[in-house]
Amino acid sequence: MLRLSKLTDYATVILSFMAKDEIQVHAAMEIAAVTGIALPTVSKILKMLVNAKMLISTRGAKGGYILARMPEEISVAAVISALEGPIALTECSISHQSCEQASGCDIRGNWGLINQTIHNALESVTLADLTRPAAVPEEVMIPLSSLYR
Amino acid sequence: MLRLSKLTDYATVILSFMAKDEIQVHAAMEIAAVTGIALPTVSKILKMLVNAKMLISTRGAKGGYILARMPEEISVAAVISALEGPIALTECSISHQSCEQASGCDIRGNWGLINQTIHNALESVTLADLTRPAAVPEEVMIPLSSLYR
DNA sequence: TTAAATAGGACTAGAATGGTCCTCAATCGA
DNA sequence: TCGATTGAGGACCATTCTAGTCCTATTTAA
Repeated sequence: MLRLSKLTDYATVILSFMAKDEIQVHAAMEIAAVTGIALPTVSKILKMLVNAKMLISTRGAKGGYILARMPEEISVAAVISALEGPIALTECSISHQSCEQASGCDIRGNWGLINQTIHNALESVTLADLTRPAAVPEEVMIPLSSLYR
Repeated sequence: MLRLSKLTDYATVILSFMAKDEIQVHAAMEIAAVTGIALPTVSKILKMLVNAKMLISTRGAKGGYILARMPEEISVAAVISALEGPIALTECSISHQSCEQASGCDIRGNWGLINQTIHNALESVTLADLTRPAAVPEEVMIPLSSLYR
C-alpha cells in the first residue's frame, strides 16, 4: 500500500492547522482540542517536529509551538522525513552496505531513480499547498528522463 | 521512511530475473537458487503475482511460472499493487468513509493529488526499465498543476 | 512560589510483517 | 498406471513495528 504512518498523517493535520495563523503560538492542548487527536499523541508529534527544526518551542506558562519557517518553505517531503526518517522505498537505498542478493542488485540503480522521482514529487508540494485546497501550486515538471545522466 | 515492504522488494528482484528471458518457464526452486531468497518465501510471492494476473503458472512436472505480459507492459505500480494492495499514502485515500478529524479534512483533497502524482511516477517505470540500467524510459512529464481542476 | 507548559524517555498492547510448513491438486514421463 | 515433480491454498508462529500512554524533570510567566 506504500503507506505513510498514522503519525505522519497527524503531523500534516497539525501543521496545516498551525499554518493557518503562522505567527501565533499554539499550546499542545489547544492543538489536541482542535484536531481531535489525543493530547499525548499530539505532544509526541510536536516534539518530533521540534527536533526536526520544523517547529520552535517555548517552555513555561504561555509557552507553545510555532512554525520555524513559512508554510511555503515547508515541503511534504520534509514532514515525512521528520517523522519517518529518510524517504526511500527500499532498505538498500538508505544504507549502501552490501546487499546479499546474488543477481538482483543491478536493479538498485534504477530504484534510486524511482526514489528520486518520488522525492521530487513530495518536495514540490508544500504546507501552503495543502492548506489552500483550490490553489494551484507553482508549476513543477518532473521529466523522468532528466534523472538519467 | 515511506517504505516498501520487503516482499515487494523481492518481487521486483524476481520479476527482473524472469524478464531476462521472458519466454522461459521458471520453477520456484530455480528462482530461489538464483536470487538467494528462501524457497517458501519465493513461493509465496509467486503465488501473489499469479493472483494478480502478472504471472501465469503451470502445475505438475516441468511446470513453473512465466510472465503474463511483456516487461514493457508491467509497471512498478502494478507490482506494488499486487503485493501491497492499492497505492495510497493515507488511509482515507482508500476508503472514503467518514474520517473523524474535526478540522483537518480539507487536506484530504490535496493528499489525493500527491497520491496521484506518486502513482503516475510509479506507473511510468516498467520492468523493462528496471532490467536495463542505462536505458532511458519514455519521456514522462508530471505537471503538478494539471492535476488540479 | 505556584501554575502552566514543554523535554525526554520508558513502557505496553496490539497489529503487521516476514517467514515457514503442511496438505491437496495437477501434470509429465517411464 | 504410477510415481516424481511442481504449484495452490491456507494455517501458523515469531519478531518487529506502531500507536498510544504516562511519568518525571525543567522552564517560565504571573
